[in-house]
Amino acid sequence: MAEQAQYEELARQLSAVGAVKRDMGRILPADCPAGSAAVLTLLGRHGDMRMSKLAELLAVDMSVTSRHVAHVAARGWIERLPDPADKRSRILHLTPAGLDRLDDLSRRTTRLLADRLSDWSDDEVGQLIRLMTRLRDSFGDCRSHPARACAATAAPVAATARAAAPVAEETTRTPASTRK
Amino acid sequence: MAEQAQYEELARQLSAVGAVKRDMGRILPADCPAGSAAVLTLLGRHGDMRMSKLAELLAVDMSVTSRHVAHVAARGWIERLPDPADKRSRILHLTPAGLDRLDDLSRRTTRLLADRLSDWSDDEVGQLIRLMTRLRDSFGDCRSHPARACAATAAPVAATARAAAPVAEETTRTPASTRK
DNA sequence: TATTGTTATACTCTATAACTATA
DNA sequence: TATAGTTATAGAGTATAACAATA
Repeated sequence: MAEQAQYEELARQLSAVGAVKRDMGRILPADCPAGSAAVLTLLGRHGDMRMSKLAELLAVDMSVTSRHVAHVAARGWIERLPDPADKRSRILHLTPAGLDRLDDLSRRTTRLLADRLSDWSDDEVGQLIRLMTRLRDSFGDCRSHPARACAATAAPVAATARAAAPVAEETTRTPASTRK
Repeated sequence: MAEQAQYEELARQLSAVGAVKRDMGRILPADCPAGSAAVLTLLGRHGDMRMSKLAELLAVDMSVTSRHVAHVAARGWIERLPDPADKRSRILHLTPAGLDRLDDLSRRTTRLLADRLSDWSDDEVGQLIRLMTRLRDSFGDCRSHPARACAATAAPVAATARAAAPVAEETTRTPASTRK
């Protein structure tokens, strides 16, 4: 149990962290705003999924998800395949072009963070990740522990590639095309 | 120096923390959106200041600050006094009504956080605050150390009232009503 | 009747640029 | 000429509600 002054300060920090997010947004390609980048990142990290699942991971309304998805699909970065099990549903799948885009995004953010956080220790970054993940959990955010696999410690996407390998609905999906 | 996987995970957490911010935004009064709340909070914490200073603390363009300020001024929560030293400038000052509003906001956020973070220790909250503050610092955010006084440990607004008392351009401020 | 997505509409936040009034 | 603020305009993100297709 923390005290009121701390809660107020935390609220302030949450409000102010927007500046950092905007700073990161500035390094994105013109045709790939933050919303699109988030879609690609999550698909790369968790593998194919339906709209509803993605909306859950993004933590936004499905109508919003639909827009972001339409944007990336229009650019050929993902495909919306029919779901054999439910004709109302669509399976989102990262295309090779999307994978390339994702690698590019990954390089950009890594470069920026490596620069800004050059004097942070590996442990400090890990701490921040852990606490932010917990914060989202505390806010009843089921998106922070997707397949209960990348809660913070598990390998997020490993490196600059193999993204596509799905955390899997626990199994499915052939990790065949492990690489691009 | 952290590794790439960590940077990618941090980027994801930053992107996802928006859900928490939106959750907090939902408890705000209809006529006091997040932008307005931030203006009141900063004025309460740092005392009277000019537009440019507030823009710096908010970490947004002055044009944006101008809009937020116009909104709160229109509701009588702050006054825009003339600056005797520079006729182009305006001194922003919290009114009694603004102070009331601020207290209300403070109670709302505290209540929400106390609920969501009920199982967090005082130390953990402090850690998160400290790391987020440092993160902003690392992003060349001069707003995280305003009067170099509330970097995280210093009392933010003390309690539910006396908000207006400026952190003082280094001294002022009567720690009289230290608690509520 | 309930659910999956999509689309229309509206609101907040932000940035850029042009403009006014001082310095 | 430079600076403090304001306003107009545009773009991104999000939510609610209405609607279509399918369960």
